[in-house]
Amino acid sequence: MEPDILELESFLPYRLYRLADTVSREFSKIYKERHGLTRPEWRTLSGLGERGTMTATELREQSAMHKTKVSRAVAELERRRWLTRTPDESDRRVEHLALTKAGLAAYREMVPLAKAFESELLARLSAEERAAIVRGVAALEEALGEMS
Amino acid sequence: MEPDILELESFLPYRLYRLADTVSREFSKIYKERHGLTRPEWRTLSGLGERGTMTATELREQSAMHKTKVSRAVAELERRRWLTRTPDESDRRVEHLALTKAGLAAYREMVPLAKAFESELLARLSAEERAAIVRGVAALEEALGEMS
DNA sequence: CCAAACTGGTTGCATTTGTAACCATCGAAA
DNA sequence: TTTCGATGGTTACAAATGCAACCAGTTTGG
Repeated sequence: MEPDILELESFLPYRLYRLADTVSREFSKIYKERHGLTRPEWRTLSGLGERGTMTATELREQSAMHKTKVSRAVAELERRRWLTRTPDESDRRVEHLALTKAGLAAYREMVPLAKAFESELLARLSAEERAAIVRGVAALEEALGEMS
Repeated sequence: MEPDILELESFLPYRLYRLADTVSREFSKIYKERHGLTRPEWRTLSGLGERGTMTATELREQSAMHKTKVSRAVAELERRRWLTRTPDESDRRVEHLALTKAGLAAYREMVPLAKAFESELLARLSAEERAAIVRGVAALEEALGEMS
């Protein structure tokens, strides 16, 4: 355990990123092949699919994506006619986003695939391991919230 | 728990990526501000710093980075004169990479900062939570290895 | 009422990334 | 040997991303 060496294999930011990137990349094949969506587009679709209607700012906060990613994802989904914008009554800077029939259909088609992917992954873990990852992730998220 | 809705807040690929991205982005400020390194460059630096000498393929396997990322990171570190390439004796396609004095100095300077960052984060977790995240990540990595 | 500071969202431009095609070398099989 | 498929690594080009500057609308304080 030399003090001036960093053991990458036990360095959490490294392990965490490599894992998340691999998982996300694997999962992205599903929506990429299926509909040619990028990750920001998929996130926007699934955010709206779940919550019904959101503003771009809400999407950004929920997903931790940069505002330009959201802006571009929304623009692309709109171009496909998968979502519509409705101006807010009281604040004309704000737009309420919602999926169209077509967007909702795409979302509904993706949901079972997403669930199946997660299930397949989690099926390889023991109940304790599943509990561990969930707990660990939640704890780290909270820790990050406290930082800075 | 509607069957045709995906709850993003409990969807592991989503949670995991958001977390890892936030952590990584926070940590990247350190090497970006300090030396203007990109993530692939930092990973290459720290891989070589830890192991002494590696080939591009070994770097790629260890970090799960795309080979072009490795190639470009190596080229940039070479341009800075932070690493040198030595052709393999028996296979002339292969190059053994190693840090120069200057590269090693930069690495040594970064190590304590990396450790401090991780410590600060982990300090906000309980011992059980720390154990949980480590165990969960390891289990998922293994599960991924089995998949596909 | 007005200016200044702020917020929601978009855009231009530079950097980073992914993909595929590529070059050189190697190993195996004919 | 010669040939052909794999492998280590690079590069050209396209797509995705980040940053900063921006526009429009809103709030706040004087």
